[in-house]
Amino acid sequence: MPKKRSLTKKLLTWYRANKRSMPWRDHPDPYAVWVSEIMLQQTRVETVVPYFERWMMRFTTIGKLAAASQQDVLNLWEGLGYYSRARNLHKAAQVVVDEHQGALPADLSALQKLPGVGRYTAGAIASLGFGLDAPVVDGNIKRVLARIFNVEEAVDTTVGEKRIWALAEEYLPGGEAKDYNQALMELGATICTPRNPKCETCPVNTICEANKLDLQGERPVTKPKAEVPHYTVAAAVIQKRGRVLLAQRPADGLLGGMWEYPGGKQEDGESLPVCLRREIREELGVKIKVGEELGLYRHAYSHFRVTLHAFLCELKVGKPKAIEAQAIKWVWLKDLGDYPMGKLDRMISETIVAKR
DNA sequence: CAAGCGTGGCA
DNA sequence: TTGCCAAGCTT
Repeated sequence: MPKKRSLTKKLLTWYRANKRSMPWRDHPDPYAVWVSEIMLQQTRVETVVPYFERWMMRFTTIGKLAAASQQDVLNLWEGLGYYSRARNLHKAAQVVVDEHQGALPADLSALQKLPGVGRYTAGAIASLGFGLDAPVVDGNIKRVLARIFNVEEAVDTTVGEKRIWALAEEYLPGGEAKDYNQALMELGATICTPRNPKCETCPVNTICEANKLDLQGERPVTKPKAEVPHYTVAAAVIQKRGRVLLAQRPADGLLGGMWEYPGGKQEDGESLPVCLRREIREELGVKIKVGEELGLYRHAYSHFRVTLHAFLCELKVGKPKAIEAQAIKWVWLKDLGDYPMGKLDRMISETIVAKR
C-alpha cells in the first residue's frame, strides 16, 4: 500500500502547480460551490461554465433563488439536462431561507438533508466551501483510487463504493481537504482519464499499483450495463393563427416541468398518425387532423434512444384541456424561447421557425 | 438497490 | 453510427 504522506504530498504539489482556472474555483464561497457542484453532476466543466456565469448573475444570492419562480429557474437550466437538479436546487434554497436563515449550514449531515445534496455534494460544499476536513468520492476519484490502490471490486457496487470511500477518508490529509479533494478530481479529469491515461506525466506514477502492474485499462472494474431500448415517437405541432400549442410535462420524471409538443410513444403495429391521434386524445382530450410530416429527429437519452416524427396538425373537434399534461398554452412563435423545453422539442421549434 | 434521469464529446 | 462516459441523487 502506498504511504499516505508521500501520496498526498505529491498530489498537493502537483495540483497547486497545475490546477485549471474555473469561475467557482477562483472566488469560492459556499453558495457558488453548491451551485457549481450541482451543475457539475454528470456534466463536463466546459459545458457548465456559461450556465454557472448566467446563474450567478441572475440569482446573486440564495434568497433571490428561493424567491424566483420555477419557470425562471428551469429556463436558466434549459439544455443542461437532469432537470430534477434545478428543481431540487430551487427547493433547497427555500429550505435554506426557512430553516438556516438564508445561509448554507457548515455541517455535513445538515447539508446532506437538502434536496439534491447527497454524500458527494455535502462533502464538496463542506471541504471546498467551508474548508472542513470532509472526503468526497465522484467518478474521477473512483477511477483514480481504483488505479492507485488496484481496487478489484466493481466501483459501482455497494461493496466497491464502501472501499473507495474508506480510502478517500483514510488518505485525507488533515487541514488540506480543500486542495486534496480537488487534486484527485483534477488528476482524474486531465491525467488519469478513462481512456488513454497519461501515466508518463502523472505525479504519482511511481506509487500507482495499476501502473506498476500495467492494469490501467482494467481499472476501475464496473459491472455490465443494460442495453438501451429504441422507441419511435410522434409529436403534433398544432397551429392556430400563428401560434402553436405547448403542453407542460408532469412535474416529476423525464423532462419534468418542461414544455413540449404533445405526443408520445408508438405502440407495436400502430401507424404514426394513429399513434398521434391516440396520444393527443389521451393527453389533451381532443381530436386532430394529422397533416404533413415536419421532420424526423433522432436523439439519445441516457437509457434509451428515440426517433421522433413531428407532424403539422389541425384541431378537428373540441377545445384542448390538460389531462395528462399539467397545463397547456397557445404560444406565439417568437415567444417559444420563454418556455423551457428539452432538446428534441427545441429542435422542432427551430424547424418551425426556419420553415416560415 | 436497480433503475430512472439529459446532453455533448470522443473514438 | 454506436457505445461510453462525465464533479450523482432519488426512489
